[in-house]
Amino acid sequence: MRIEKNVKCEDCPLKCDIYLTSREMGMESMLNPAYVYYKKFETICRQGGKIDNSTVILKGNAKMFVSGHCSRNIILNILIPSNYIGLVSLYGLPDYPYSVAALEDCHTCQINNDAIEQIYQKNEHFMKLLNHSFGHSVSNIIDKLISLNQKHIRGRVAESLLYLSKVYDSECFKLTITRRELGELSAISEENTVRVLTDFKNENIINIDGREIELVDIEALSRISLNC
Amino acid sequence: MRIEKNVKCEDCPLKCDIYLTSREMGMESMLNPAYVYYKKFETICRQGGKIDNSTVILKGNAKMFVSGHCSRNIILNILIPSNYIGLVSLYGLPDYPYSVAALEDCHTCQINNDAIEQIYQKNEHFMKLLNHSFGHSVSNIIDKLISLNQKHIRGRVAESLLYLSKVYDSECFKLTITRRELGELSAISEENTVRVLTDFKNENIINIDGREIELVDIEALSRISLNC
DNA sequence: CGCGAGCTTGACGTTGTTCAACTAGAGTGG
DNA sequence: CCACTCTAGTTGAACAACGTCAAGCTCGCG
Repeated sequence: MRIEKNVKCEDCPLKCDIYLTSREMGMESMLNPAYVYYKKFETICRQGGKIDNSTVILKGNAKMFVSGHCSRNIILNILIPSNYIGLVSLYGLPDYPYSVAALEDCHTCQINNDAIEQIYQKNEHFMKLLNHSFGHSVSNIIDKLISLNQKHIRGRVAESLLYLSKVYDSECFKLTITRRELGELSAISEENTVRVLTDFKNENIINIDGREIELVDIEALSRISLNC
Repeated sequence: MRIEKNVKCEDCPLKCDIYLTSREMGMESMLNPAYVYYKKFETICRQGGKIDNSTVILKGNAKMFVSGHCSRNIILNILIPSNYIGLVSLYGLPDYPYSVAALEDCHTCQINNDAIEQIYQKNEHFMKLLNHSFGHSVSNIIDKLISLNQKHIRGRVAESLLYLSKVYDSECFKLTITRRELGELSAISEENTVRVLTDFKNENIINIDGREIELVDIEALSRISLNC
């Protein structure tokens, strides 16, 4: 981790909603942004830790996950540039309910939460923006709850692959996660993840070459994902 | 279901936060409340249905649940008087992400969502109240996600019993749900629910007499609930 | 060349679901 | 009042799904 203070948003390659909105309102000076660089595998925030600012991902992938008592993880989301971490504090959670770790070298920007809260309360549009993104993620977690309890491993892996193709925005992508982590995304064991992947390959539903994955038959994947 | 319009909040036995806040702001006239009575087993709202107002429970218990593709349900919460249904629309979800059904005869009040949204946007205190309650429920769902994936059935049933004793506000309570529903609360089968309950009884951790349950050894239950 | 991390495969055991049968109590109609 | 039925609860046995363990493989790197 490397911190760089005295950063100016004007120089930032990603114009995040927080900056754009605050500029519109003439409150840019309050943001007090810090540019923070994480190396691969580094922890960006830890479940249970105090939230004292919000983080925007500028470059690189990260995983958002929760860990139970047996130190087995469930990955909730893969975070990509422009995603936020730590906004839950606006919704009354003083501590992170999840952990985030860098899957690649990550460039992030940390913004003072007080400023965000002020903008949130004063700007109806911004408030709706954040509320909707929060509501959306709740709906995602509920979906995960259902599929975790009711789908078989084939369905769960199919779902994860479809999710990843959305995240990477292509049906042909290079995984930034290991097999174990793909398992954690589907909440199954690493071994079964591999087994299902090779089955899918043999059934000509996907193509795999190491970390390179191509979704050949998306129809079939959707069907398998829905078949509980 | 029986609807009664032209209801006055002053006559309502439960003074909900929505009424209290709107009165404070002189906006009571906007609420346009309707008193709705549901018989036991009736559906109060259906997963996927459009949200067009918010409902406050005045009297009676209800279950909030999600149903997967195989028509197997997971109960997220037991709702009691003063709990809200449908506030998620404030957070950008146009449709209910869950269903709610009456466990007993239920008295409810339905309030116009536009009014709530206006109060929400204009009243910082009210906004925080709702945000915190929403954030809290998210945190609950994440906990459920973890225990569903990582805990054994004994742990899950123990957790549900502890949860119920909080809901009913006593370690000795009469269930408003069936064994099957207790299973749905723990996301396990009815049969295994019964088996675990009788085990707990034989181990002198709880007492059961039909729907009457007494938590005898709460320490033990907590321990079992944490042992994954 | 050897080492280690990530990946793969097979064998086995455990957990929890499902099916089936049985019991008890409540409600119903002759 | 008694049979009948229906629902809720209970128990046992068989089965399927998944996790775990163990072993081997591959590839990149020192």
